Amino acid sequence: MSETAKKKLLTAIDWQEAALNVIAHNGVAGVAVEPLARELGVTKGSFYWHFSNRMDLVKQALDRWRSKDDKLVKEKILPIKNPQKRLLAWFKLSAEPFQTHLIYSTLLADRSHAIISKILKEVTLERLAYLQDSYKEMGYGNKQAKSQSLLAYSVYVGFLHMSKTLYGSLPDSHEAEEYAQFVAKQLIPHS
Amino acid sequence: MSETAKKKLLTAIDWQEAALNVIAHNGVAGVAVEPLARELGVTKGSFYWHFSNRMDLVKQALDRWRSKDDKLVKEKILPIKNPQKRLLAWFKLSAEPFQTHLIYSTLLADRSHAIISKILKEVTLERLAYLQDSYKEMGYGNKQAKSQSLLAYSVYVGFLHMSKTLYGSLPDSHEAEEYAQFVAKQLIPHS
DNA sequence: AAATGTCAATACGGTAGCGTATGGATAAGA
DNA sequence: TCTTATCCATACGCTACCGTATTGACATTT
Repeated sequence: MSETAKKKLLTAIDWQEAALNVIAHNGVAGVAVEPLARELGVTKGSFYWHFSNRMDLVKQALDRWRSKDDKLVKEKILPIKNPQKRLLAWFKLSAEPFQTHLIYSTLLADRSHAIISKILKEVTLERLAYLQDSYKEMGYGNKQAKSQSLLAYSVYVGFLHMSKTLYGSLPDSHEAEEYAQFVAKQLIPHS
Repeated sequence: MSETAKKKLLTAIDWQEAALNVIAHNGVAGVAVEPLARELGVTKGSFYWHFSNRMDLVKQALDRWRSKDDKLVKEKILPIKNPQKRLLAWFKLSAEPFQTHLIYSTLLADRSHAIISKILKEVTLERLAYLQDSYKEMGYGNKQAKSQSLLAYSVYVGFLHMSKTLYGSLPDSHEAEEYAQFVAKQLIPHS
């Protein structure tokens, strides 16, 4: 039980990461400063040194989530030249049990604050944009690519919720792979 | 501002309906007895006469939601003999701006209580079942029909969240109709 | 060594909501 | 008319959390 002498001081990032974990599993409403402080082994005194108030932390945490998510896509998806392969890679990544997906699916129904809605909408539009680009590279017209990417993205969102609803958690990598293949067959025209 | 002499006493159903409205727009966490009482023009005294506690109301409200939803499907969808037409009707109904959809999509991310998860899972499995039946009637094998219905249902769930995220509300009937047609073209093989 | 800056503990006041206890009002039975 | 059942108001104690104010411990700088 002993904490083996954690002398280390906390940074804003430590708080943000802790908040993201709570958001992923309990939603934004679950982010409460006193419980969070307890969890981190400090008191509110620390919190209000790093942040001006609760919503300030939430905002910073979501900004952090967003940039980490952007980075993931930028490294794993966008470099793929072939649009079919790129979309397939995206579907596979979408089905992986990553924290970022948990957070996203939580935010989707937690529209309690304008800041949350704003970030959520922006992230969603960004994602739709690069999906649409892939479809356009495959020869789709503008409008068609838009509808198609919206459909693909809806499948992603639906998948997130369905797995949590039916199994209580995101499926493991193997199932994810299989499902991605199945979905891809329907939503990616094979050149 | 006067309430024009509302002598009418409240029933449990009045509370349940009020709770469902809150759930649809603010989630289960938004169901608070004192604010709800204020809204209904009474005090907590009334509430604790009708219900034993807050979760009791939530449970009863969700039971009510479920049976109303069942009734809707039983009347509007299941009587349709042709499986293709039945699926199309389901997609159209799914895109209509009904309260039941709002509630469902809210519940999907509000898994704070075991009771909620349980109801949600049961409703989801029921819905998947009659989708699967339709696909089977169209000649799909068991496993194929299962995957296909899961995909269709994911699109439904994704659609709910996307419309709230991008437009802030569910689209109107006309847009719904168009979207249903588009989706159906991809997800219902035309005999 | 003294001063300053950094991070956290403590103590406080305030709000919102839950649940209980008890009494009041009204209408229906006996 | 007297009683009882139904439905609601009022008042209370309790908990969880927010945010502020103040002080303290420690490290770094001067």
